[in-house]
Amino acid sequence: MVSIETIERPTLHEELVVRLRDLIIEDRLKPGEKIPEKELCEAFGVSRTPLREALKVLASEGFVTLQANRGARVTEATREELLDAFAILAVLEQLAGELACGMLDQSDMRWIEGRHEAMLDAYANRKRKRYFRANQDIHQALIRASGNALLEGHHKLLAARVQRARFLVNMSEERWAQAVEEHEQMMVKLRKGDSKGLGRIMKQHIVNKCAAILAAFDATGAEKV
Amino acid sequence: MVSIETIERPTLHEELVVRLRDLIIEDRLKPGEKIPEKELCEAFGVSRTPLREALKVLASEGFVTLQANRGARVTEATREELLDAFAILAVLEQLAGELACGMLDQSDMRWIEGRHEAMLDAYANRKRKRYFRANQDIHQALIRASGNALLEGHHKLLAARVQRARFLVNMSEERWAQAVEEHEQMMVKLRKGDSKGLGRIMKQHIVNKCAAILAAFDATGAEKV
DNA sequence: AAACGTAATTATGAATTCATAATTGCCTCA
DNA sequence: TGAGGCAATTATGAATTCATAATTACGTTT
Repeated sequence: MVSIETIERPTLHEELVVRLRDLIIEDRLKPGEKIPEKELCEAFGVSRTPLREALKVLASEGFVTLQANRGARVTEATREELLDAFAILAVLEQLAGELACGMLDQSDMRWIEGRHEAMLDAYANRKRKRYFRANQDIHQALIRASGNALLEGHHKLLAARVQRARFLVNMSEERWAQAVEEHEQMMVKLRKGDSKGLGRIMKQHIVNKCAAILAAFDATGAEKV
Repeated sequence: MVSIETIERPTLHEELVVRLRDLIIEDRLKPGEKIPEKELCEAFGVSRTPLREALKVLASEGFVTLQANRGARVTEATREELLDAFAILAVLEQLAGELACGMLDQSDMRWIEGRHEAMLDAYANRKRKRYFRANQDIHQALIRASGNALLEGHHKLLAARVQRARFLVNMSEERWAQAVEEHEQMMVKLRKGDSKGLGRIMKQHIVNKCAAILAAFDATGAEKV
């Protein structure tokens, strides 16, 4: 018997969950903004039932906030919550790094090296978008390589919550250089198979990223994110 | 203006989420078991709409698994997933320990000391239930004291997922003694304000707990949890 | 008798309807 | 003129209905 993956047939509410989540992450639905069921139903061309199911899920994920009889709003992330999320992300990435180190085969390593090269190239040519994409690929690959599906899930949720903030601020030149250097260090540890070392750097990488983002926000003086 | 907490008026679906989750955690709904909407609706005396909303939320939390047009089943936790959950819990508790250490005031400390005493007393008198309760109080207090609401949320979810397994196996005499000793160590670090030390022990505490539970399961030879 | 195909039944996804809480707007009265 | 209260409107929570996918039961055929 060959191994076959189950046939995927997303239901409306599943589709709506990802569509709405993306709208929030991409900041097209703003924090604090009311989410009018009626309008969204018309926009998506669905009835209220699947939309409401999706909102319940998003609420449990923390992206929207429900008030009984008063509808849903996009959750307003405070500076505090952003900090909290990063603190957790730091230890999750550390754990992922430690676990991933031993799990990568040659082909995985080649792929990551390739993405790392692409990242360096994007940095050299000041291609922020391409840099961002390659960067994300690498982190995602390492998280996945941990072999811990729950870790992947929780990381994904938290990463999505801080994603909006990262959208809103542009990396400073200094931070960009620092981030690239950290990635170089990661590759060194990865090649050596130094799991603890990789974990340490990945954690520090997140801590620094957090600091950079918060500094950028402090510069704007905004309380909400 | 006095600080007032918002008026809580849980909706049906919220109530159903906790009720159903409890049924699963307490192993009254068995892993793999079909969840017939109709029956549950009658049992709870509600219509299908709020029940289905609750199922969507539970699915996003991982407690049930949905298949389009084929309904919901209680998620079957594999040994693998249990291990994964514990790995994450370990680093979350470590983080919580590190953060909590500096956050506790005298009144908090007195309360924890009290619960610790109660735990020791329950141990001395072989009162498993009371021991379990006091134990849980302490961990919960430390998690909450971390001041990281997201950490509390993610921890709660993961803890709930392994709770069922902990229900099913009884601590061995050796493990019980070891756990008590670990808690003593925790208190020592806590009193000293040694945040790193507390984190280390809390992490190890979870790692050991995981090992004990897995050993117990291996003894039964069960693959599913 | 077993396997396949088809009809009947059941259960689920989604739309619609209904009841009620919340909000808005208007009116009264100080 | 403004504050308070009441009615009208709107929006939401929940029940019901409808359409269809999945399952079951049965009959046919080899």
